[in-house]
Amino acid sequence: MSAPEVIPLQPAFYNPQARLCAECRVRRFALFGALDEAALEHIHGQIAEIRLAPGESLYRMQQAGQAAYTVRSGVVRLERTNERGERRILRLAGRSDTVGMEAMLGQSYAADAVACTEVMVCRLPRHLLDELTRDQPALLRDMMKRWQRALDDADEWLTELCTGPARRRVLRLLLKLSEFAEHDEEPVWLPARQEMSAMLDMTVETASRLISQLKREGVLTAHGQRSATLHMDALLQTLRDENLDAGA
Amino acid sequence: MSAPEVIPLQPAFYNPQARLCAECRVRRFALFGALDEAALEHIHGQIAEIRLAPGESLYRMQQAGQAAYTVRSGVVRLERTNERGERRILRLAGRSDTVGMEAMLGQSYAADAVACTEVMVCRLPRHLLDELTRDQPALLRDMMKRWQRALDDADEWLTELCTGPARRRVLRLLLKLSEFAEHDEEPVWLPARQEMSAMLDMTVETASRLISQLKREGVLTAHGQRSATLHMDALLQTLRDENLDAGA
DNA sequence: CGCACAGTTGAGACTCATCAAACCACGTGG
DNA sequence: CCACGTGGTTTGATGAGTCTCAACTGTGCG
Repeated sequence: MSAPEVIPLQPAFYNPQARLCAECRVRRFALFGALDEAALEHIHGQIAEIRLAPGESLYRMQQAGQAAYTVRSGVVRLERTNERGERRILRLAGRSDTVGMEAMLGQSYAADAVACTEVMVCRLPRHLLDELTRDQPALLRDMMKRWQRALDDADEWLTELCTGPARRRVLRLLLKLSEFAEHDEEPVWLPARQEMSAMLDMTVETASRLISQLKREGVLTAHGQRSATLHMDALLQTLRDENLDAGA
Repeated sequence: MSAPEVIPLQPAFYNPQARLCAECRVRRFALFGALDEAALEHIHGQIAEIRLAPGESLYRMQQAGQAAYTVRSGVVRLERTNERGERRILRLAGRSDTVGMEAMLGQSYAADAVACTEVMVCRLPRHLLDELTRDQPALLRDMMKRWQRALDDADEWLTELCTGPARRRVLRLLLKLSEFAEHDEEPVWLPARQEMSAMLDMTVETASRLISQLKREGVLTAHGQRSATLHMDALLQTLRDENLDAGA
């Protein structure tokens, strides 16, 4: 539950980090795609890699943010606690998503960021943006694309997971979870029922009932508590049926 | 319902436009806050002011966008139509909000933008961003702040209007509508029941019932079909009661 | 005046929340 | 190793909230 805002960088990491940044570029993970070798050399020293266990928080709402974070692996949830103490999960961030960009603008964080699974992130310090503004204006376009991506994700979250009956919302959540799988046909992270309820605005009981029902229907198979295999053909077919039902 | 993507600028508007941009700056409407007089002179010629009647659309989803738009007055809704033909309103934009920024990045629009009331917008052409990148990198920070604002709005919309029972969602919508009023204590724009249902994910009947009920309770008074006076003290008190009920 | 369409209201069906109890997974200590 | 406690999950019974279908009313416009 600690917030490792500043992590002492192991000397041994300096070299691997340069390699990681280069890999990011190769894989079009985007932010530094336009950087040349020299600029990359200059920047990679400022970027730290951080590991979080499930439940650990990356930052908290209203903290004066010092960095944004790009997710390298795992799933991070962005959530808010309203005046009545209820949590609401705003959206999830997976590999190559960036969270906490508001820190780059000198603003405090707009939500809590908490690891759902084991997570690796790269820390992008606030002053990086200032340097980029000065030296590499072209990079700012990549930054802006990240903001736009976050906005697209938010809009999609709202239209997919905040609309329609509970069963359809659960099905769409499963579909979204499949996007976070490392490889196709691999087990996906299965959120706790309480997390589901905070994502889909329903009670834990309803989430539990629907997941159990979908297990019986053969849409998913659980392996342990926090992992499941999705049977994508069944899932997609069920989702289609669901959409037709309401249309008829 | 037309999309006035390119509007022939009346010669008589060139001078007033310069004045308008200057006013924007004075009122901290932000985007060009950092511009000096000369840069302002250079830019204002590229900015056109557009007027829309209620129901007219500013742009449509998937169009190859050529411009972003800053709302000068009135209310614009961002909405999507899903695969089943149902509309979902993502959020509202009012004075000083900017919509369609994805066009600045060469992307197509991510949603439809439709005027809810009579609307005045300023058109910011796509090439403006390129010029700013080249000549005034400091301005890009203002652009990024606009993206962040849109993201904050999206997050707030989700937590306020997509959570809890129907009555609370309607109350919070009324509260949000009060933010779009030109002056305090002025009549606000009252959405059609169908618009409310698309904003709050409920049926028109439920929206109608709740609005009628709130009229009887003295929370609002309608003037004609599309306008109402909100009695803020009653509204805020009702909202407080609502929050306590569920907590007890 | 009368048509078309938005808004309102009612009755019944269905979904989902609430409350309660049982079940299960996991870690702790005997 | 098992007993046990804790907290998450599942399931059931019941009621509140919301949707559906339908009728009626109000508003604006030709």
